[in-house]
Amino acid sequence: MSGTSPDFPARLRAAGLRPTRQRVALARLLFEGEHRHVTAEGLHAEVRGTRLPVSLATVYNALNQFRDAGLLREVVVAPGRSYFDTNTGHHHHFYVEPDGELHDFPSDKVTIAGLPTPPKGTRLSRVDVIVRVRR
Amino acid sequence: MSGTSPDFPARLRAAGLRPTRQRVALARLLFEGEHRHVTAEGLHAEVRGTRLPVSLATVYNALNQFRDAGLLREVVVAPGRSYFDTNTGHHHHFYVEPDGELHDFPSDKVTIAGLPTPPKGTRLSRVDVIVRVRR
DNA sequence: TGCAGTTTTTAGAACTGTTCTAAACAACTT
DNA sequence: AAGTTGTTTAGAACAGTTCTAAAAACTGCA
Repeated sequence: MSGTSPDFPARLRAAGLRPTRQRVALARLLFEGEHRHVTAEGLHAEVRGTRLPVSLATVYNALNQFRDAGLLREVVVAPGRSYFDTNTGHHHHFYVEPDGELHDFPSDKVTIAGLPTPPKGTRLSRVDVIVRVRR
Repeated sequence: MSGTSPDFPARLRAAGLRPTRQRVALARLLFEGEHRHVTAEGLHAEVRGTRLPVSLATVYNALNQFRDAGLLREVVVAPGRSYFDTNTGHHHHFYVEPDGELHDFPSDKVTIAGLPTPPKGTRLSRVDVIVRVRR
């Protein structure tokens, strides 16, 4: 029911990426269950629990490639911390300020009206809404 | 017409900060003219054009203190880059993606409807809207 | 299957942006 | 002016990310 086939090698190939052991292992962690928000460090720590060792550099490479391929979306919420979101559909974020937790919320019900037109010579790429909350 | 008196020592004192030479020099650069978006590096480069030398550490300290005192607002648009905005009123941002330019736009006309309620045990702190555009 | 050609992985160095440290210095108080 | 406290400074330290060059692994083709 999670929407896409679990054939990770095929999905990677479809995205133009060679299905290497490391990339498949990371894809499995990222895309097998529910949507997730991960940092490079976090994902690296997680993949350590796997038989296959994956270096931190490879985690960074894979996250950037997955993002470029449209498999992930990068969310910048705080200086010096990049989150990668497995949910690439239209949605926005709650950010819980002290501890850095990030939660999705669907953009279905949210409407933003009255946005001015982009500056001359530019076209819209994306609108990010981050709702910051405190405990 | 810029809204506030140019007596920077007094403004700093009012914010609970000692009006040191360095802080006054930085405040002058930040608050004397139009609203601005600066990075620490950028402001440091700028203050070098002044008689008074100010170290990079002091620029960082001052920006953080000004932010904590409510004189500046920090805007996170891209990983590894913090902008400080002299406009602390309600407004949102255009971010021009390739080159990192940041522009304000007023929130007067913008309405965001249908935001879900914050997660249990949290209360709203701020809503950031970043409109990303490309050339 | 084996081989060649290309891409990927890796450990570690390098780099960027930011914060820390401890000593010198400047601002306020009296 | 002396004392107290807060601030500045250069440089080291740190965190997160990217780079480098060599080893390993994927792919296509014989």
